[in-house]
Amino acid sequence: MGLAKTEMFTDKQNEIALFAKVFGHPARVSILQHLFKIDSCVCGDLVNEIGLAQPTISQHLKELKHLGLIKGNVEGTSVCYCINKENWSSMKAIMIDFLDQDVSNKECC
Amino acid sequence: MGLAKTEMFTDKQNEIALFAKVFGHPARVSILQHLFKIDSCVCGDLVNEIGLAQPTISQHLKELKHLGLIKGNVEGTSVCYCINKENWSSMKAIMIDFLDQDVSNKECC
DNA sequence: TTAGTTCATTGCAATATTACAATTAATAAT
DNA sequence: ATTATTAATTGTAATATTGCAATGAACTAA
Repeated sequence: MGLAKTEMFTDKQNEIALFAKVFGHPARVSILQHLFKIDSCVCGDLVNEIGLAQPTISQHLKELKHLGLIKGNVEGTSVCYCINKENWSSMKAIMIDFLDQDVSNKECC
Repeated sequence: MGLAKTEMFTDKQNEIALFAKVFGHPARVSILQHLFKIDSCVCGDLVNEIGLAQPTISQHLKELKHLGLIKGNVEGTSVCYCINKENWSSMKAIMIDFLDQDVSNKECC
């Protein structure tokens, strides 16, 4: 089917899955790391930086933007991308809350 | 193509993406949360708990096990699942390292 | 042995994702 | 106006993912 049955899960579970899914491709991981690394914004050199074709990068950027993790502003002919820090922080809180569950219980197996 | 070009990314980037991908489905998020919630191990009641068909749950468990995040031991006719705490901790460190990047730089847009 | 229980595997259909060539849209430079 | 530059969009092919019915494998109980 290829279609996740989201209606049987909580909003929180679906939200975690949505964030995780966007990190589930190394190109998007790489894009985000690059946006964090550079001090200023990146203006379209992500294509050279990463090595995928321009439409492919554009598509990945679109997904990141759709989830609110990055912003993109037109700057002449190029577009300036950067991390949306506010949204990144709230995403981080949600993901860390999920990852940081108590591991102190006994293992059974 | 549906095939990620992993060879152009670092091992770390691919590793982050692999972990993230497994969290990219609410059923797997739900399974993991359930395994954390109960004190003892779960012995196969995940199908009732979650509401997907048995083969579907089995498939999700297989993916979690393949990545090393859970263990599954046969116990008579049933199978006992629990979090692999050692692996969970190292995965957590990798993911938090990715999520916790410095957000103090100026936004550009 | 036979029947029941539990879970993995197989096979398949439906949908999603990834990648890119070709094109378009928008602006900038001459 | 024409040309160049940059990035989004469209269309398409290849592969991946999700879900489940049917089946199989392994153990238990009678």
